[in-house]
Amino acid sequence: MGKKYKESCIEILKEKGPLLGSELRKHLVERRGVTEGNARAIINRLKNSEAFLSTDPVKLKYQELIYYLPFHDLRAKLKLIMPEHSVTLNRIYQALVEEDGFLLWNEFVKISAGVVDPSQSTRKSAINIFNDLKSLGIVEEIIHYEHIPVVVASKKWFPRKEDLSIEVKTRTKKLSFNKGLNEDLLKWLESMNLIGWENSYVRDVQDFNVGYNGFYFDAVGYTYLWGLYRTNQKDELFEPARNKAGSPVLVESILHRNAKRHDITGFINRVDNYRGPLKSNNNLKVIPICFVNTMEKDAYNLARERGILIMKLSDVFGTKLADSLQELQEIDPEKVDPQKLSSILDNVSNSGRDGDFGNLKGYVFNFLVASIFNDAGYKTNIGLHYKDSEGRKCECDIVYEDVDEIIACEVKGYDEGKEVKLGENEREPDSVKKFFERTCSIIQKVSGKTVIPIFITSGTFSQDAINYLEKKNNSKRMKPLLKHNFPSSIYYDRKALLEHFGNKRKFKEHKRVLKEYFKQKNK
DNA sequence: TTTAAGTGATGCTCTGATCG
DNA sequence: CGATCAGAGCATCACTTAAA
Repeated sequence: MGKKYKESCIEILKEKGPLLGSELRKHLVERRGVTEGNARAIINRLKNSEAFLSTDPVKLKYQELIYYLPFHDLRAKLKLIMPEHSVTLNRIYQALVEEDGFLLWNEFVKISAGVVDPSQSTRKSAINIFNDLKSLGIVEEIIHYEHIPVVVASKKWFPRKEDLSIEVKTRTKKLSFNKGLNEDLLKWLESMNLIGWENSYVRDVQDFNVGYNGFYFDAVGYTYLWGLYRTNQKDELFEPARNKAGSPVLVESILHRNAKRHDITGFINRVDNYRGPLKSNNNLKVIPICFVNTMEKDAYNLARERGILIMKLSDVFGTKLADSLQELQEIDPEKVDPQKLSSILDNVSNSGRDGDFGNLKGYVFNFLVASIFNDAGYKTNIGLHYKDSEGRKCECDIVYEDVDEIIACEVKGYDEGKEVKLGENEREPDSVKKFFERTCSIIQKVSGKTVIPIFITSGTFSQDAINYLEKKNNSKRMKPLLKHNFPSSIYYDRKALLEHFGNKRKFKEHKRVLKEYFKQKNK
């Protein structure tokens, strides 16, 4: 009779619970004396005729499916086989549990080690890994918070808190802060000649789908250390600057929290996968570097064992400064304490490394300006990302949002005397035009609210920029939007800031910071 | 880096049951 | 009796992992 194998299989599943393909096959061979190959075909056909359920298209290790009956609960089985049968799934599950049940998309692609740019690699993509997790009921549909995709564990696997938006916001904020730190760390590597000059870059929280050879890395650079580059010129005449191909330096950065084992294994996997498609190695060697603040013992041992260069923030910048950086991350932009800011800057300058911290100073200045807004009664956000319907993206330093209006503030923490340029067009970076014509139009489009643009610098504006700003400031459209106290103008330079501070006691620290840490460079 | 082995999918032939 | 069809058995494919 044709149905005999079907009955046997269902019987086996009833007795043993959900089984992997190999397990079910083994039982069927034992029970019915069929050959292994035949048993495979039998199971496959029964699966297609829907005699029982399977996890298809989700395959676990060895490309195996799990077969089960409608009344079975897959969770126990998945948990049981995870450690040995699906390292990727297991790693992500671990990460989800340890990171409060959610992962930002760029965290997800890091830990899953999935391909973010499928045109560059044929390995399994992050989207596919996500879809597998979804089919297994481990995660839910992707949720977007301020245009950043977030992977959320399903309630069955991880009982979730009511509102994630606040937690997502803090994590996003920390990660964009880290971007600045990463840039400083890369500069430090450059200063030691470990990586090449001007061809390294750091990824933004928004660039979650931009890969290096298809894979996401927090930062990428090239090293031109002797022995780690390839050149076509065999004789001694080659020019050092040209005709050299450097070895890639791939950077993993976990500064916003304790670095854990799944971070390291994810990184190892990405480095492995990246090397996989390289058919000819051309003498290039990958240099894996991991920036951490603190690290679990377990993760540390693994990284050491594998041979990953570990750079602790405190090793590079000293304990005192590393602690200050930690504090800076924890600052609530709605309640900024200027006292704390100046103490952080004190630590920076006492570390003897204040020259290395272009970004850090700028970041502190952002907070300082935020505290001026706080003082005027505004609860602000720092470093918000926007993306309009046309796909244009931008970041805004300080944002206050009301029911019908938004104050968008661009901040440049320049030293005294350094000029903010007007810029030829909206594409010119760090220019007045870019902010007023590009950033503000994106924010207006996204929010649909009236945008009040403010530009603040601790330096000065160039003359043509002042002309441009003055014209805007006096326009009929802008006049009624400005406030009596602050902001009463759409632009503040160093002088205007000091005027605003006046002799008020509450601005004592502000004045000190401005005078001490944003003074003219004596060259 | 290469090789071997394991997985599900697919396509082919053979067998036996059923139907007009 | 022949036609038809589902199931069984086998070989092979593409893909991946683990071992050599």
